[in-house]
Amino acid sequence: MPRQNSGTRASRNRVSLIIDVVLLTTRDGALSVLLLGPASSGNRDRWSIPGGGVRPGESVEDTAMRIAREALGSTPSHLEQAGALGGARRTSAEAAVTVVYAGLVPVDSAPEVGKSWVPLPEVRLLSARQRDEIDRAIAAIRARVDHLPIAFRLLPDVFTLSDLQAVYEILLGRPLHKASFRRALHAAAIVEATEEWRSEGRGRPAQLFRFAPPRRRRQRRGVRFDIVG
Amino acid sequence: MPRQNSGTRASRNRVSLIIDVVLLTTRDGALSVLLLGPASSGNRDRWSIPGGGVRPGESVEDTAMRIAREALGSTPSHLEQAGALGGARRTSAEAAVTVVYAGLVPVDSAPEVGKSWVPLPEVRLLSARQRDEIDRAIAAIRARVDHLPIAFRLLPDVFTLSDLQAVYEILLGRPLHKASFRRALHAAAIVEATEEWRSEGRGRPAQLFRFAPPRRRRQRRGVRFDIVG
DNA sequence: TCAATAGTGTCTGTTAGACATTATGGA
DNA sequence: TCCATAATGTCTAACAGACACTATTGA
Repeated sequence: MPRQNSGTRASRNRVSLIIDVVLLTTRDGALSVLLLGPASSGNRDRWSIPGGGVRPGESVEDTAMRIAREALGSTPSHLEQAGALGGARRTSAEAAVTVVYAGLVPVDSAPEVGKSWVPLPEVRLLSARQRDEIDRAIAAIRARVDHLPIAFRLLPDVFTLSDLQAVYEILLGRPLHKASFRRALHAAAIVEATEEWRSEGRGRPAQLFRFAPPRRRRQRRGVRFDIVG
Repeated sequence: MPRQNSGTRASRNRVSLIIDVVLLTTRDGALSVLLLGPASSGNRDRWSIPGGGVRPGESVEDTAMRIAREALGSTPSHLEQAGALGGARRTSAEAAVTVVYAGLVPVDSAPEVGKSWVPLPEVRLLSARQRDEIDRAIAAIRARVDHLPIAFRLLPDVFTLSDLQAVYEILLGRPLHKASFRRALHAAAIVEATEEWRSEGRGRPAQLFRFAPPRRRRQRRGVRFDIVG
């Protein structure tokens, strides 16, 4: 793909590139990020987002998947690219670019030693760059909640409708109306009931459901003018 | 940002990076892409997407904006990142990564010599990689139609409501109902009428409107379950 | 006068949100 | 028995889509 449009070969061909993977799960009613402790990462004393370089013969996608698996000890239930950050603002002659991926993991996964699920409010302790990466990852995930079975990737195989609604509320960042939520679910026919019920704490037991790939996608109606400015 | 998590420094630090900018406009009822002719690009004999490398001290965003301006001779009305492509699938020891940006330009802009607005159906003539980049750019734009004033960036300062509807129809890829469209526009209060009218061809003259930043963002209603599977 | 386009009013079916009510278990 | 949660039915307001109609120009 030889291109000579602008910049010299020297100025464009060699940059440092890191792939960072923001792994997310839901814990205690909030999104949490998997961070590596000072021992696991090569970092001096801070917790950091799992990341690394592209190995020879590896695509960017491959790299992200490898990093996710190394950090989790298992395969994430969802992985997608969230964008590229940076370039050289500093005086260095070499650009530093990070490609950010967002990954999802079902709730029950316990973190290994030297790793920890950190609730979102606490990420204020991270560097501005790391917070930018997390923001990008969450924005990428939220942008797809309507069209991909994102919420189901954060739940075990069977779940209650209240569980599902809680995940949607976390992802959308706003409360949902219970009756409306269930009606829309029923209309879309994307879950199927099992014969099992689960009793947790006080109230009436909840029926367990399973994700069922939809028969036909509903024709999208209307136009939304949520224009921000 | 020293990280040593995985991969050797040699394998991760040096890759070739190109920033490609997919510039889009609406022409004849379809999206068109700005391509550089063989003379403008360093390419042998094919038309290509404007692109280049990051210069020292430049951020990725800066680079994209510079490339867009060089290709257009003016500033695009909108520019956003669409994602990173590639990595090394080939046997080469060095990864080749392209960061794709999507840019928008109002309709009236005429292309300079050696450049040309190519309607989307004709991009089949391009390489698979280039088509991937264009697909990514369009997907990024379409994903934001509801929330950013994307359509207005493809129109001049004043426009008729039929013009606006045509742009939305191109961006959404489906016909819209005229009365519904106008009702929704009125409810969202994102356009303001001018005192001017424009007569084109046969029918009744159309009133001209101007984009008016919305007072308050409407609370988004409901949940959509457009889940694909 | 006709054809073509702009703009509006009304009706209807769908849906989101509010509210209320029943169901069913644990404390 | 009381309380908490699940699940469901009903009402209403908002809204999308269909249709019809008026308005206004050029051919």
